[in-house]
Amino acid sequence: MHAREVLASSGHHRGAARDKLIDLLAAQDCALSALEIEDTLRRDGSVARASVYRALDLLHDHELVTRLELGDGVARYEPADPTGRHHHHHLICEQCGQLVPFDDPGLERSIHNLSRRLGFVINEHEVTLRGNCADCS
Amino acid sequence: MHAREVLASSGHHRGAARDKLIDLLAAQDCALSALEIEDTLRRDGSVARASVYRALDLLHDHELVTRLELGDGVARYEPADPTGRHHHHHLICEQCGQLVPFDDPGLERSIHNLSRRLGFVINEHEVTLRGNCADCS
DNA sequence: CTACCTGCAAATTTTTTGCATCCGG
DNA sequence: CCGGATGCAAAAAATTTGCAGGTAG
Repeated sequence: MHAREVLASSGHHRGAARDKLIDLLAAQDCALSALEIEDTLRRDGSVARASVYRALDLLHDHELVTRLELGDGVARYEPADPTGRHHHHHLICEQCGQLVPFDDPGLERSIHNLSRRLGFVINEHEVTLRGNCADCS
Repeated sequence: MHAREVLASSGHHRGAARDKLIDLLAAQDCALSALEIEDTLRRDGSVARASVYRALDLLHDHELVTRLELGDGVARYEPADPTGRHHHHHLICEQCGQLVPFDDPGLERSIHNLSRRLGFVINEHEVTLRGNCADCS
């Protein structure tokens, strides 16, 4: 993640808590909730819950993480992809509970088309499927 | 809404709170949060918050309402459409804050296609766009 | 009568804020 | 130094649960 540079160049200092959080998210490629992040970081030196939320907020403001709400009332975060190359969406398997990322060019094309048809300017979009993953079907 | 019949035929009694809630949702065609529903119902005779959540849960279990989480940490509910005829998705306008419903056959087709391509069984899907609505563009 | 429904209040869970202090540049 | 960054504890906000009646069928 070039997150640190982006933040530095907009006048933000560095700090232990956010630093660890950035590394954790960069390693993980799937979405984590704030509380999961807190638990993981707490093990390895104390990191306050508040710092986790503040760091996620900041990263989200700078579009360095994507915020997902998948229907269980918990927000999840994953590294945003500035190149758009790893852009993806999610299927929640109702059988095994897994969160399965996928991408689909046809879907992206449709969203682009409808944006023109309906006169919307779309800055962000999120698609969530619920059903059975390939393994559970 | 045929909600009352569905619930009756699965052994549920009727009650004042849920009854009013069903009417409210049926009238409204856009999504409301639990707390908005509570406020509205409270004005016209006391309805407890717990009853609102319990009724929404029950309706959701029977697929009579759709539950949306649009990114602000609040769940919203709208009547589900068993015919599929009023199936739609949402744009949140970042300018004026409005929730704008839309539908798009191309989008639906894409989702159907990717389901086959990836081997998913899709029971439900939800698309959320963030950007500017037609008026604000 | 019995099972379901309701209101109230209290408990949980997730997220936010206030404040004193620490630290990066 | 100064403007962030952090931890802690307390506060808010959203949702859930326990319980003692009430009511539909």
